[in-house]
Amino acid sequence: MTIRTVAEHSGVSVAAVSKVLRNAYGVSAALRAKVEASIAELNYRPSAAARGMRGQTYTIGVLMADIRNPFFPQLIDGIDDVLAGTQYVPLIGIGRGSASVESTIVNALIDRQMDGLIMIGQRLDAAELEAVARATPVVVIGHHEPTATAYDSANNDDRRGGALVVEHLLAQGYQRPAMITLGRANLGRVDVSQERELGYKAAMRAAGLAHYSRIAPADDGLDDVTATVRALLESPEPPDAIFGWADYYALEVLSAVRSLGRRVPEDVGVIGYDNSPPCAFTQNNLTSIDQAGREVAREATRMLLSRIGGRTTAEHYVKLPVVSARGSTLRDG
Amino acid sequence: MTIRTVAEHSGVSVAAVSKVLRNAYGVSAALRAKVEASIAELNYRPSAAARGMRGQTYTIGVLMADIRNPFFPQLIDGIDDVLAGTQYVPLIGIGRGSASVESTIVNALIDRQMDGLIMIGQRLDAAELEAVARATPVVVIGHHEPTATAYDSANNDDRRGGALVVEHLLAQGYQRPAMITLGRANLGRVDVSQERELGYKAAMRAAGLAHYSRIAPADDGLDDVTATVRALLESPEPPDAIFGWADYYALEVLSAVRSLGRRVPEDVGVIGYDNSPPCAFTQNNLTSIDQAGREVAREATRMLLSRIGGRTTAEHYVKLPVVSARGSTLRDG
DNA sequence: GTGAAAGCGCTAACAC
DNA sequence: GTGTTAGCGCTTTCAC
Repeated sequence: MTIRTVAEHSGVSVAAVSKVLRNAYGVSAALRAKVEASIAELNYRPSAAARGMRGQTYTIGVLMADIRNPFFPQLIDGIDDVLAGTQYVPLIGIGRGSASVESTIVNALIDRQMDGLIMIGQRLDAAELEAVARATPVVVIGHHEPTATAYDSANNDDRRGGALVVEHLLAQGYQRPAMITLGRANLGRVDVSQERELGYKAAMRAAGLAHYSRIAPADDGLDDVTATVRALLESPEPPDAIFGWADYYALEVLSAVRSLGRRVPEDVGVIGYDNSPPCAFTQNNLTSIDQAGREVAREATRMLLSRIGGRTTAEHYVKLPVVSARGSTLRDG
Repeated sequence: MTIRTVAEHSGVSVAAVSKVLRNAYGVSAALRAKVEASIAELNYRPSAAARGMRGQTYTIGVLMADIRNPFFPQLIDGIDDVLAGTQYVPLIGIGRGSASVESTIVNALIDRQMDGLIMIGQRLDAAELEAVARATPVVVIGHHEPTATAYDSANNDDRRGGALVVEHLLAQGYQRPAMITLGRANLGRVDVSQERELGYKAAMRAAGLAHYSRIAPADDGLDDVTATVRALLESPEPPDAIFGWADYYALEVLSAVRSLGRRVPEDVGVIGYDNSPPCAFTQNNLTSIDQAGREVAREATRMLLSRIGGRTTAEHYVKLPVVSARGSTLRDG
């Protein structure tokens, strides 16, 4: 069944059917009604492959850097919120912690004629990102480049969030907060973690604790995080609180701290970032920074649609994060 | 840049280039080398949209019923393991706990000319699944229909796994194990949870505990699981162990049990299913059933490729699950 | 407002 | 072994 079937069934031309499909101008209400009736009766669905050769595929490509990060599902929800009312369908490609895999996936999305790309936590180098964005509409989530003109971005203020962490910990009476951050040896620029580090450092300085600033990188994975936590806790002047740069790190920090026999929050406070669902479990009860991911992703998706619609000036949306305090940092609670 | 550009650049016909692209028969080594050199030099990539109109798109559609289930990422890893060595790219669509959303997504994948579909935890009704499978190669993961001929399946033996849970709990001295299962009021058939229920019931019967069998449905979400756990624990003859039908439920059960002031494993044992990464955290230390998801998914992907390659007889792969024991069910450890 | 027809970039049948 | 060419199902001019 093709567009021709529909045209014959409703007694109009192929061009007329195409216009109806695309909500294009220049069709009378009567013709539109006839065509729509035929489409419904025949249960016709246009071939996205064929559409892609001339026009749009009505497909949004989503590059998700990591499928295990428990924060990302709410971003997908936000994308769905906006796309549900449209003809667009989001299709997700998974990058496995490597810029080269991400590059392959982005190319695959472009080859498949995606109408636009949403990149979540991408790690492409700046030049490649620019090149991709010149070829197709792009909005990034989790990448700070406020002067970029080729693409849009939607983020929370990660630098402010990093500072919030320190301010919260100090207010709770902790005096030596350390940070465990993403080991980036084999990655490109990952500026979300870097921004949080800058916020941490700035707040430590502002509090007169610059001399104590400790930022320890750990690779993703329980073993490496545990080793890093152990090294911190067994060092001279050990930290009394640990900030995991993202929740999925902080959950591993929790595990490591407890496996070393320390109590949370009495001996060591633990705080994450993203306020993802596992934070709320009794066994985690993890304080975190809430960045309203669903809303950020909605905004990103709206921006992408408006770019697909023709906008060419860049927009950069930034959401202010807030602390979501729980037991892991509340010693007197 | 099109296939024609490459043909001119290397001084051969477009048909020859096409054959090289598809690794088809009937090209000399010399011609192949020339063409490949041009492709590399020009950095040419064929348009998947155009390919899809006549032949394959080299794209595998993956329907993932739920993006929050922590077991699914290892399935994606298994798919990647097998596809990494091929031209195929997996693209994921997310079904949000509803058969109608899944139906929309499956249609979207078909419209985009995917060469084959992998469905993870799908909830389509049997007739629709059959119809889809007749239209395109399909393999399901997490759906038991061993007599299906239109599609393949790869699973673990969920019924055996449900029995393993009971056997393990009884061996640890628990005497009244209850099960919390997926609330299916608004879903279609979800036979993974049903199979586990059947295994639970059979093992309870075999142990002479048929009279105690308790299977309580709860909707996905901390509030409903907590309410269900509370109802169980406050009932006459409360259970001394709770089996969450999948890890993401069992983690909520852990949270609920502890929020009600009960100790794990002393007062209440807790066990999950899937042996996903969060089980290993110190704060969860959750016993679970390991179903070797990555291997199951690899097998599923191999089956899909062989179906795309022309196989028409159905294959149904079943993996035997094993217990992965941890602190949440070990009272004397 | 409507329709005829060219053509998007490939694949595959067929001719050489 | 290699090349020519018809079309896949749409979108988009451009006549009418």
